[in-house]
Amino acid sequence: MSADQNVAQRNTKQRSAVSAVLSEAEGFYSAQELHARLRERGERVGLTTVYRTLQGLADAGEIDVMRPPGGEHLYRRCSQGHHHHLVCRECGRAVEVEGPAVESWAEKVASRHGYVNVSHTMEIFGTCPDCATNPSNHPGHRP
Amino acid sequence: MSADQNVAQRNTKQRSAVSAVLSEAEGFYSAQELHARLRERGERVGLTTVYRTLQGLADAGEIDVMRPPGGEHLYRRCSQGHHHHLVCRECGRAVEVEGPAVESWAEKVASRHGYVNVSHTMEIFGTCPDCATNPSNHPGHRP
DNA sequence: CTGACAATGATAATGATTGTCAAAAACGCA
DNA sequence: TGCGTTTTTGACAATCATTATCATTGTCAG
Ligand SMILES: [Zn+2]
Ligand SMILES: [Zn+2]
Ligand SMILES: [Zn+2]
Ligand SMILES: [Zn+2]
Repeated sequence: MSADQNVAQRNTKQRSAVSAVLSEAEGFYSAQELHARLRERGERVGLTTVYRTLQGLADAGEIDVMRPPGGEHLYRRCSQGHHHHLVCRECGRAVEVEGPAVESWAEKVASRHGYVNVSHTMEIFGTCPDCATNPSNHPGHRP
Repeated sequence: MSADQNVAQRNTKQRSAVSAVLSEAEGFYSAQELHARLRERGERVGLTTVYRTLQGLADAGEIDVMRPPGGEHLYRRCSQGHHHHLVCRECGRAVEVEGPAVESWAEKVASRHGYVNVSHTMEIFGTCPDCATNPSNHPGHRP
């Protein structure tokens, strides 16, 4: 039995602020972007705390983390359960997608080769309709 | 027309050495691991050059790059063409796999949401038969 | 053989993330 | 409401993979 329930979890305005700014975001954002957004809004939260809070939320499975090639980690509040993402590489807007066929395919491929304890990662990238229409003109989003 | 063919490409022993050590590897290895292996072998190649060569090979599509969570980039010589990997998270041994169903599924999902210029990433992780049998005892591989 | 220019590599710089630790904030309890 | 304990915060330093510098060396076409 894991002794996770008896450790105190305290409510702080910093954690609420990070959680709130995450809930409003429609796409994936980096710790630094979220920190900047908090400062603009007048919330006073240290960058270290932003990193810590995001890591905690990620460990708790409340947010998803993505590591785009050559960039910082990006975070987003998602629905629970296993899913993947269709992400706009211009503005970061993301759609959650499910693919039962993919899941079973991965399992089958792995077991065919004798691999056990299988997991997988999958992300789809593209240009969203908005960014395809008016390129590189999305305030508040990643250029 | 791309002006890539008129830039001189010179043959050096360093590049040959990196290319050779990559050809012998059965799994994914980091730049630092490859550099260490070269030194053991007596080849004198600077770490900077290892990085540069790997990047060049990756740009040329001759090797694949993988970015495991929280670790360094891993490189491996693979077959040409689009494929994915079934990787042992103990020893790094990798099997190339193809999944036409996955490819078409990704395309379909993306176009359904109006996304264009679509690409994707996918990796399957697991424990290979060898590592499942005798755990954490693979000389020459990642522990 | 030679000269122009690509390649090398020791070193410094970068930049995101994590570690540190004194000070501040929460909260159970009196 | 006040207190003491324990967690949390955050400015700052440390880490560490990767990249940029740039003087020196190696290639190779002519
Ligand atoms: Zn977009
Ligand atoms: Zn999946
Ligand atoms: Zn293995
Ligand atoms: Zn694919």
